[in-house]
Amino acid sequence: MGRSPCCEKAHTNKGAWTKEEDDRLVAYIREHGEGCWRSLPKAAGLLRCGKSCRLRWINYLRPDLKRGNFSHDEDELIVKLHSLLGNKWSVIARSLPGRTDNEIKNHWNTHIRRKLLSRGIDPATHHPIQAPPSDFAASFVKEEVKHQKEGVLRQDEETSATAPCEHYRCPDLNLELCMSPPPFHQQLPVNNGVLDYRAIEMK
DNA sequence: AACCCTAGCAACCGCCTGGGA
DNA sequence: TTCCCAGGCGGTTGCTAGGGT
Repeated sequence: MGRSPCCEKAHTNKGAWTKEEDDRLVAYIREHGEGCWRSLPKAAGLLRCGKSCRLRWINYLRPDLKRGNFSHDEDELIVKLHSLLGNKWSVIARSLPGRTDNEIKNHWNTHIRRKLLSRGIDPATHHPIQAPPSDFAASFVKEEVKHQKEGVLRQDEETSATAPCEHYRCPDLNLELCMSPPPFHQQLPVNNGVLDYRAIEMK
């Protein structure tokens, strides 16, 4: 027997919120404040799960939210904090006023993660990728070809595209399997075996 | 013009944690 | 000490818009 659901699912709406639902939720919270999410839907006349209300408010309706693109500084800060904290999105979000954990998580997964991969950095460990599996290598090459097609390679990437990171070597495990380092787009600044993000330009 | 693919984002799900009884 | 409940969190899914073929 599993955990009982947080609310009576049979009588709750799911999916995208309507304007009317948003208005109801905002009006209720303005009048009564946040808290007691479980009882809020009923009190506000919403056919929604309390969790759903909380999420909608926190991620979308809160008046102090900063919508729009992430700035260069925000990107940098996210990468730095992620290297220290890992996937602690809520903790990272506290350092970015107006941004939510969900927003940061999405931004990481769709933008930053890919950006790091294209630079030959493992987004999970923040270390240079030493021996990418073949499928990764294939996707990397694909990405590279795409960039070249689009002609979007930045000058700094172009000038350093062929320069591998000299601080890292393939582990001495099996020469048969050992692959050459990935074609880093830029010289990776490393300090005590950890990437120095202050020296990496995020765009 | 129609179809397919991909990226981006909102929302959901299930687990974890802390506090109160 | 144990159990229950509500809130919080991270991972994942599903929808939609836009671009490419």
